[in-house]
Amino acid sequence: MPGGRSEERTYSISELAAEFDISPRAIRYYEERGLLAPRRSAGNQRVYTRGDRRRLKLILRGKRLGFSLDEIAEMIGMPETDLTEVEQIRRSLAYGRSKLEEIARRKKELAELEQDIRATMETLEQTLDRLSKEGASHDPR
Amino acid sequence: MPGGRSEERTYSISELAAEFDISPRAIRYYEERGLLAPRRSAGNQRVYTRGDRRRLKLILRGKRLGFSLDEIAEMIGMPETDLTEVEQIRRSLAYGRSKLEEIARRKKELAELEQDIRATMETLEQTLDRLSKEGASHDPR
DNA sequence: GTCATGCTTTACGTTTACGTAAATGTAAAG
DNA sequence: CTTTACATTTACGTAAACGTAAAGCATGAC
Repeated sequence: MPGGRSEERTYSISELAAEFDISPRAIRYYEERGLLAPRRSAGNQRVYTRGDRRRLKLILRGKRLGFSLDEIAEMIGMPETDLTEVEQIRRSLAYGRSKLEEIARRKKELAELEQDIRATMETLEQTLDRLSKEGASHDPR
Repeated sequence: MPGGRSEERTYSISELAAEFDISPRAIRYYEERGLLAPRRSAGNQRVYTRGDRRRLKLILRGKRLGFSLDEIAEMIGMPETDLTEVEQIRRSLAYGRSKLEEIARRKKELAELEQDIRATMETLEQTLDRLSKEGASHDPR
């Protein structure tokens, strides 16, 4: 009977900080930059919903992939952007397409980097073999 | 004619800067950080060999992938590391293996990000469809 | 010579992404 | 009520990766 919304699970700032192994300061900073917009409790404390948590996850993934916070902001959209406006949606779609292209580029670069590393490792192993044969004794492996 | 060596092609700092679309300052900075060690000309100007150019390429690729210069330094090795020392080689191999693992992780994250973006785009497209069909008269929500 | 380029070093400035300290507020526990 | 454990805002500090300005060589063109 009371007001009727399903009780969504929420999180405190330190909870999220601990879970993702970052500082509360970092989380506040993401809010300062417009990437998060948690609600507030009666005592003015930040209350994070599961949606906020998902956004944070996306932010951190973007960071690990080397995107700047500005880029991430564009990627996941500012929380206050009015999603009912058609032009906004078109813009977002265009942006999504360009991001997919960038992802394709990165995939390629990752593959190349992997090849470089493998090649380097191979010559290193050959050098190692040569050294151990030339040397006094023979090591295992 | 001073005989003998095959004339290797060399590059000036501004040549490389233009080719890779970075500033000469950035290239000097990489040298400052120990990532490059070009020879000098009679007039004290930096002379880059094809090998130096390859290193620079690796540095920039690492940057695009979000690695810090310190990480890149470890990945490609400082230019003065003595490559004939067996222990060094073992260490490098171990590092290479760990980097391959990290690359695998990144591949996975890229794939997840791609999925997220595709999913988001799909819902956006659906919203767009719905809006254009409904016109402006029906119940939003 | 001297002028314009292009290089050099030195050194301070700037942006990003937080860290950290200070002063204060609040919620639960004893 | 006091303590304890978090939370808040404000504000200055910092490391990384350069940008940028200043001042001085080197070299080929005129």
